[in-house]
Amino acid sequence: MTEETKQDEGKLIAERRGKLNALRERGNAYPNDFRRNATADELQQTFHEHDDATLREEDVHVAVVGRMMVKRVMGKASFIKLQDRSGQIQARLERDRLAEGVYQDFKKWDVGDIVAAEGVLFRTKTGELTVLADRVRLITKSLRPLPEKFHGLADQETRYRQRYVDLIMNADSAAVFRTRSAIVAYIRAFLDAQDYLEVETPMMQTTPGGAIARPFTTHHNALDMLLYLRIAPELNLKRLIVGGFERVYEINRSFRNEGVSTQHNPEFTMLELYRAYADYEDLIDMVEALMHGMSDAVLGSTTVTYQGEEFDLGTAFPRMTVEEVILHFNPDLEASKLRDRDYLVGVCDAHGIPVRDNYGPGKLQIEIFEKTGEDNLRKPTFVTQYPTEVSPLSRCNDADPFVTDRFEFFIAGREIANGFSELNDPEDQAERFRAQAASRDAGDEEAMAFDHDYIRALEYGMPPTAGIGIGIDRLVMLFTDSPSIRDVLLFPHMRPEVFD
RNA sequence: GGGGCGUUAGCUCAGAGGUAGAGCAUUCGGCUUUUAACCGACUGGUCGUAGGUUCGAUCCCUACACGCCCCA
Repeated sequence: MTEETKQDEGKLIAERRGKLNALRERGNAYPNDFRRNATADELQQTFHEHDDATLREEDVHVAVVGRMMVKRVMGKASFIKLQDRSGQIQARLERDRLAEGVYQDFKKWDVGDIVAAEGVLFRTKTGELTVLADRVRLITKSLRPLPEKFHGLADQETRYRQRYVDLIMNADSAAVFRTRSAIVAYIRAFLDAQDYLEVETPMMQTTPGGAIARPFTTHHNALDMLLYLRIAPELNLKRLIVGGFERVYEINRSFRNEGVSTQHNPEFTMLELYRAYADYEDLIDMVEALMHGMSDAVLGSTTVTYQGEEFDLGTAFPRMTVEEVILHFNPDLEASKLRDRDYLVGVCDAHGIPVRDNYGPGKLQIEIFEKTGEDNLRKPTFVTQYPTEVSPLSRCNDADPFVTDRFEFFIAGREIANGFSELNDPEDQAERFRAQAASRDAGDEEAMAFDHDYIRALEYGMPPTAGIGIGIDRLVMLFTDSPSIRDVLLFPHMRPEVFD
């Protein structure tokens, strides 16, 4: 650190740096030899029923450590609160119980420092479990002051950019990420119990596929080649179905080079799973079971409240086809003309939806569905029978090849999952890829590229399979009542901060 | 990409065309059961950046940066 930046440093940091320098002169300022014998919450749980007399009788010696979040000095005695991963525990420091000079040192310590305390448990006259310390040590000096204790850290930008401060100050925020972890753990247990194999497939690909989206590109220096960050793991996972694993899943990041919003982050987490000898209705059943079990396990209830709306995840969810949704929210439309391109173009014009020449009736249906239906699908709903035109990897419906055996799952107007019976006819798949390539040539940057190896894999024979992708971030938003995807990402994408 | 709102002390926030305030934190003093501890004293700011208007701008105008929300 240069003299200049030292001078530029705020007074508060400079004061603490002075204290750190004094510590350095007295020995190792960053020790790593303290070991606790309990966390705050373990103590709160274990001694929940003990009154002060019982605690003193049992003479419970404890060693705790954590960030000092509260410091109340009252002359020759003080109370502090130490925060660890489990919660907080109070300690009482008395000058005359501590070794000579320690209490004077302690008075120089700051809120935010990492502090260790050893002593016996008692309960204060207001009933708070407290460590009466006979030893106390400064474990790590904090050079930067924490936000104000009462209001905490409120500034959105700082909460996202300096998530570590947010996690220190806002228990609610930390709880969101514990819930996130619980959700992912529940999914793994749920799938492992059904003999699914968890796998990892490449994030850097030479041909991006498996979804309709624009990819990020990168460059491999040694091989001097263009690579894409995957937009979905789908095609690789289905290669593994060809390989015989029969039940596979991956929970990991995909990347889409699109806008950033409360619903979209450039990198996001999906569960994708594939199951041989199953169809999309088996997956609909699985989603119901998963949502039911997950809400029970994570929330302890089958009702979830999201942004003031209450949803019951304990029952079977209604199913509607895409065309039924369109007619439901546009009752003036004529059901018999829903596949008539000219008619649909007129509907799009009426809603201000831009139409391109290469849009067929299926694409037009989806545009109308997204514009008029999606937001209104509040209660958990399965929407089925997506047009073949917009479902290049899905198996056509046997009775009505205009649509596929596909569904999406909506809650609160948001797509949570997308699943279908997989297209395993290599010749049909090649034809669909050619159609995608054509619209790509026509200027649609989101259209899929022709993946020759994927066709080759299908030519070896992929068993009839159903697959699904579930957006983990959106699921976590739902279960934690978070309005923005940034609230459920530890480090959401931000424009770079300017350091001057 | 378009629109709206925001950016003031470490944090949470007031404020007004005449060079800036509170609470908490910091610093100093007091206090051996506190709970946003309390009591007393003090300290702390190129008011996001750059231009413009004005006798004078942190306030009005313009552009830019960053953030939040809505729309595409």
